[in-house]
Amino acid sequence: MNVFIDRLRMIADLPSDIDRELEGIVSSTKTFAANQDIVSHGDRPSHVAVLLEGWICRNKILANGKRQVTALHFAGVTPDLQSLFVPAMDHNISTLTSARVAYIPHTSLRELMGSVPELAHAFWQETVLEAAIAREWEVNLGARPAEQRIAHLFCEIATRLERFGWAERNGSTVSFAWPLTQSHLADATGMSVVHVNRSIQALRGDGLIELTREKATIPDMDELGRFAGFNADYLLAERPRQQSAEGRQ
Amino acid sequence: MNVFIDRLRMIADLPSDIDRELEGIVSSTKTFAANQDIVSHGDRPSHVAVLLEGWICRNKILANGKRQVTALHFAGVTPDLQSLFVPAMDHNISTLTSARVAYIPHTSLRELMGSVPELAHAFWQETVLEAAIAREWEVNLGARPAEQRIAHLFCEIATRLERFGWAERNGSTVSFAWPLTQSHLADATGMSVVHVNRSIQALRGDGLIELTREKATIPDMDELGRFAGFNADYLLAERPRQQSAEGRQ
DNA sequence: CGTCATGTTGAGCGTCATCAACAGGAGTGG
DNA sequence: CCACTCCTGTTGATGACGCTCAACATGACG
Repeated sequence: MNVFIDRLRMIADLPSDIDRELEGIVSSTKTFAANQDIVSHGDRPSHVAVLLEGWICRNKILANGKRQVTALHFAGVTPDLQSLFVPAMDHNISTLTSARVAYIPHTSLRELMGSVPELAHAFWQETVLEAAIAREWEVNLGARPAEQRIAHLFCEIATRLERFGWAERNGSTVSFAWPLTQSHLADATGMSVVHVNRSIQALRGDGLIELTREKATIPDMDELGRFAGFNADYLLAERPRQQSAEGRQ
Repeated sequence: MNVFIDRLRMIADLPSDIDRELEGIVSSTKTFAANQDIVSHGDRPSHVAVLLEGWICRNKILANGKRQVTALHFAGVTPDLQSLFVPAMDHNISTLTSARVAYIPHTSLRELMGSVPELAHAFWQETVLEAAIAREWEVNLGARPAEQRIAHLFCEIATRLERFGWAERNGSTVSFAWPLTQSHLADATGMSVVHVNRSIQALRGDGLIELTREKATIPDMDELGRFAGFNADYLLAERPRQQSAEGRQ
């Protein structure tokens, strides 16, 4: 559960005994293979899932067979937290890699949030951040041409991974484990697999990214960011806030 | 302020004296013309804006001059509520029509939320709903062809307006005031103005929508919904929750 | 009456989707 | 160990969807 708690602590100040409380209310743990649904459209979860390990995505599937990935998530998130408020899921949450998930009963979590307002606060802020990322994805999908769209996604992933120590940096070079297929990328960027393939080759040709089946390298983050029109502003909420006097009390 | 408070009450149960409390902490009111920024990218608001009247949008502007609208909002919302957590705005909030806005100091609102947890809860849920809408917009932008994209947007707007009594319904016909230009639609759907124009003409030709400069009519919501692949699931959070025994206590 | 914003139409072209085929690696079972 | 299949990546050919540029129509407004 450490990934989870550490992540919450990056967002808000939590009382020191919250660790034990949270670990105490975990009811079970489950392992998933890649490309499986953790929660499906229409489900009415009675527990909140906590992602302990792996990459997952939110996605919707259309009548025409197309699948749109609307968000990527890494270890530490509670992807179906909204089920606390909205009984039925309006989208699928699926694994991209194999993944490990812990479950917390709604009742226990509600109770804990009631007695620890900072916890509710942290979750709310988490929701705010995710909304900000979704907005940027809208921009990506609606306003950027193919190559920049993919480049932008790489910038976002690299930045988010690095923030949690899951990417290696050497100067302006960043590299990280890469578990996604081009088909995943196609679903996330609203492009066809073929076009994703050609766009990646173009980016490779320009020396902007290096990509193998298991590793991604961005030789120069600044250059890729410039090309993609990447501005990390929208990820700022993920940084530990500088606490203003007003904000603290 | 009634639109605002009524809207919050649709989302969560609030104590009866909250009306006076909220009205008491409004510090000022301002009127905007159409197509002006209420808050701009980079701003650090000290007040939360409450939209009392008019249509507004969230949007980002890219280096290539393109503008992507990422959300539409109607009267009753607090569009820059996130400034409570994230000091700097990561996008613009702009009027689409003329609009009237009230301002509440961050300090007062924080204080009130501290003493009335239901209020914080309502705002959090509002954030959850907005995130759900953003996801559906991602799907729209990434996975639907032009005509269905526009049709879907009309379905969403009609549904949201009707929920607050701002649309007229006769059987399966819905109509409502229409203040947007085709250029606004282009920014919201990621299409060129010309293509928006032609798509609308196609929808008109199929009898799916009727559109004049000031009024929109959907002759048959079900038919348009079927054409667009519209499923109102994702707007469910906006409905008054049915309170489960568990949820209440 | 001129100006401006908005809507409309035509022509040409580019981006990207679709369809199809094939190559390589990983895993499976005989 | 080899044959087989499946998944992923790659490439080519073709055409559709949607963009750009340009011109013009219309109504609102001063």
